[in-house]
Amino acid sequence: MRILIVEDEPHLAEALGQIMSEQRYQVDMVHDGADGLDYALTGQYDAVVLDLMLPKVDGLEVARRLRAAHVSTPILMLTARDEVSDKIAGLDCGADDYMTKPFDAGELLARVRALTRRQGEVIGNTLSAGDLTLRLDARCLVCGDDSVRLGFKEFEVLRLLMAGFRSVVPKEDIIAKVWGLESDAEDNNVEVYISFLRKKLAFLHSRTVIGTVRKLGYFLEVPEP
Amino acid sequence: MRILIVEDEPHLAEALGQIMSEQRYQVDMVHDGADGLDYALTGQYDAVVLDLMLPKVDGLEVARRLRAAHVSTPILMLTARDEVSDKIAGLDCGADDYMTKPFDAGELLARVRALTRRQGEVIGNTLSAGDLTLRLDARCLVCGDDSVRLGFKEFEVLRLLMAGFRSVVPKEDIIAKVWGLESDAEDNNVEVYISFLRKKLAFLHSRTVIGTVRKLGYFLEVPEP
DNA sequence: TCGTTCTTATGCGCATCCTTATTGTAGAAG
DNA sequence: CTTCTACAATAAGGATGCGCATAAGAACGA
Repeated sequence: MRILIVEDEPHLAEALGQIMSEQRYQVDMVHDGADGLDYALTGQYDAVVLDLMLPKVDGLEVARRLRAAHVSTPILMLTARDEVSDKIAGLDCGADDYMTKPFDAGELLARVRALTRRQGEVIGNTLSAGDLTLRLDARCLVCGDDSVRLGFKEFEVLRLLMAGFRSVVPKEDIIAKVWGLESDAEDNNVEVYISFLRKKLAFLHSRTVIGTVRKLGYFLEVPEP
Repeated sequence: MRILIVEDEPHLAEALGQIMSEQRYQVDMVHDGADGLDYALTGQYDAVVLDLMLPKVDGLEVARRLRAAHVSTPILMLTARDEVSDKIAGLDCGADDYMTKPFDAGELLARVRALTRRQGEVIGNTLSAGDLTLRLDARCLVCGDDSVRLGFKEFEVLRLLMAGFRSVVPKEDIIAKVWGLESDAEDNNVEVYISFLRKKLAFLHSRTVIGTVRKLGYFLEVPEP
């Protein structure tokens, strides 16, 4: 799970980085709005923690431009001010959630989890969707009484699908988030891992299946009988 | 395995009871918070499935009072609301896991299994997990009639694994806790001690084995026959 | 000094990952 | 309806790198 932190105050930035890293998020950190925008525009992040007051380009503007560029990465806005008008402005600009400083580490993590959880539910260190439970700590997929171990890539791909349960995850997104943006991985690569996963789902007798949308991507669903 | 279900809504209560009974759990069922508390305080249960909204005493309060009375039975909280603040409150009050209604039967069972999966137990100055007993004073590992002495590092590594019985302990955690945070110890170091430990487990004819999760860490388990 | 415990080094084996090739299927054109 | 093309699914074969084991050297305490 990749997180971008945009925060100019050094102490706070460091604290944020540490909190997130401890939870095994992959953290990238930048210190002004211009850099923040550049990084976030890549769309490779699962969430952006964005300070409101920033050098060069302020947080509201960053959020606005991101949304204008159709980047839908969830944004958690941070601010020192605790004013309703700020919140409205932030949310109007495309932020998904809002926190005032000082904040509690637990609350921050809870909010980030809430943002990165689209449909599949993350509780503790498990991710559930349909009749599937993915154990994040052991990279192990559970369904009923059966369970299987997943390889690293298998795990990452399935996690994306479960996080966006029932919504289509574009193949290019999968490549970007699992193989990395700079990757020259072929589409066929994804197909291979989808194939692996389908096999394991069948093995588990799961009712959940991976559906295909041609030219687009894949999604999880539980077909009606 | 004894489970206490605290749920006021008759339909749901019945469904829960059935799901659990089918899995050969011994189920006790009560329908308000006051009874729930009384029953749970006996400490005889392996897990409590606890609704948040209850007559007389609500779920949060039940959890809080249980923990206050040093009853550590795992609690799985149920709620209709899907709000982050509820989850935080629930977990803060001592719940171990959280599920929102409606839920999948398989997921419920998976979570209950996860909760009842016993961790290593400390009694006096011994630590037990599976068929292993670690004597903390003598740095000595006992299994059945056999026993071996452990080196200091061996001992520390095994203690970590036993304390988190069945859950994956990341290699970096092992290095941090055994060699120290500032250590530049190599991963290979851990592997060597895992190797030593496996040899001693085999020597003791223990049914407990050390499993591997690639790129992550190790865990103890007792494989099915 | 000796023995135990800890660290470092090295080759091998295997799970995972990636690539290529073949077969299968959906949709468009004739 | 048939044929063609593009894409998707699966299978099979290496390539890679991680983890395992063993051994030998270093530190430590008796």
